[in-house]
Amino acid sequence: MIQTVRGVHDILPVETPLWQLLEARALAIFGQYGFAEIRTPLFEKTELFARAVGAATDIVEKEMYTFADRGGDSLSLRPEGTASVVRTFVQQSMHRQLPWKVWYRGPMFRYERPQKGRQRQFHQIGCELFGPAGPLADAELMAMVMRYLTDLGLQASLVLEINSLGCPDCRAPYRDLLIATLRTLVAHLCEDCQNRIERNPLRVLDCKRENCRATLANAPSMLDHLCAGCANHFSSLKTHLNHLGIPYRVNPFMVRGLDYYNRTAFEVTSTGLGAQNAVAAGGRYDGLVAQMGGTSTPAIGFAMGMERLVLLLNRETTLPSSTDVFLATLGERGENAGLLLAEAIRKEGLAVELNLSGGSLKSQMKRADRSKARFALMLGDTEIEKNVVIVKDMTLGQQQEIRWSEAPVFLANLCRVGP
RNA sequence: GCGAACGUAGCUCAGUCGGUAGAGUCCCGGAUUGUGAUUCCGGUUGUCGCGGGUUCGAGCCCCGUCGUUCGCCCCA
Repeated sequence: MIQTVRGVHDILPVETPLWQLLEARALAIFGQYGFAEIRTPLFEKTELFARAVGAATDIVEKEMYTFADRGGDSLSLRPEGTASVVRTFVQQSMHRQLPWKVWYRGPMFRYERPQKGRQRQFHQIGCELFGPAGPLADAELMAMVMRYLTDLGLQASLVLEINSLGCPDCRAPYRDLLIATLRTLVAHLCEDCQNRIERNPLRVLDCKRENCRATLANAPSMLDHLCAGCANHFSSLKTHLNHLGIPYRVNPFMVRGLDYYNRTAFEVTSTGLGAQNAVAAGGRYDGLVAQMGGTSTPAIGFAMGMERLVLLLNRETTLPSSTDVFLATLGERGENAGLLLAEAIRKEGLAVELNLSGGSLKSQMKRADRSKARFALMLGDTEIEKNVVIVKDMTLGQQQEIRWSEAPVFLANLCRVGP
């Protein structure tokens, strides 16, 4: 038996309605904020991700699906969505039509060890906003994320965390200060953190080990070393969030893994997802467009993990039946008439499941029951002689004969009124 | 890349001290005519993940391998 490859899963028909719901809500809500959908290729030149995401990141160093095509170019399946959108922005000279607001959905690929909420092919919904440099954009974007998640009924288990990563001007001196501090504490840090001190000192702040956290309790915070511009930006953002009534928590230890972020970083986490607890994450990347060869344009964006949303939603969400009417037939005449009657009812907008597999009336009624249809129709020789069909209300258990010609409208009216 | 647990029917799982594999569920059929869910009766279902080893004999013990899950790392 050939199976799916490790970390890659089918999304089966019982799950797809939930996925469709997530995407439909994104379309509706992001649309309210002026975002339009963009669809970029699933693979790009490897160099794009190396430059945009950062050549020294784990994603680029060891997690990309990279291959040479027949012409010899090095290509990679996209590990995240922002790089491609920025490429499009530069390629299409979108800096002439600011602001540019887009959202995307689709599969991403990373070669990681699978665990709960983490697959090798996973799906993200993300938004990118190009142009505005001020904290107003940051606040509106977060309002949009929270509106989306609240609309799905998830707000109870979620926390919005924000931080400022500073800008190149203030981050470099802070980084030096942090390294100096860490060197004095090196004996109290775990092995991983000791290695991080020179490579990625900010990451040390994000260590989850108790010992490291305690050791770092008094380490210098980026927030205390922001330049005036960054400090104002961050404090305005908090003011906006307060005005909006959006609860948040400042987390000075939150660090972004991707190189391109500056200033605002944010994350929405959930209890109830185990170790992979980030549901949405994003931040500002004012320097990336210029770095990728475009006209310098500030930007901010975020991405959400759909598998993780599905995990959270699955617990409480129950989906309505997709079938209004099940049509049971007996005999060849019944089948032939049923084929036509089903079409006539569908023309009234109802979902009809026509029995296609024969069987006794009893077994067909079982199928009707399983389909969760509100009405079961029965059509055999007796009914055909009289030009009627039996309509049975499956919840009440009552049935009546209805003329063929009147059945579609009759059923449509009942279903429109609701159960 | 590292660590741990687990792989038995479509699904959820039991299987004692090593002695030829079980339950529930699902599915199918029946309980007098052409009527679903409850009830009752009957029925099907397995390379015990795979490959080796130990043994008279392995679902059970040992080694390897693949897969899943959880954690580390990292991230959505």
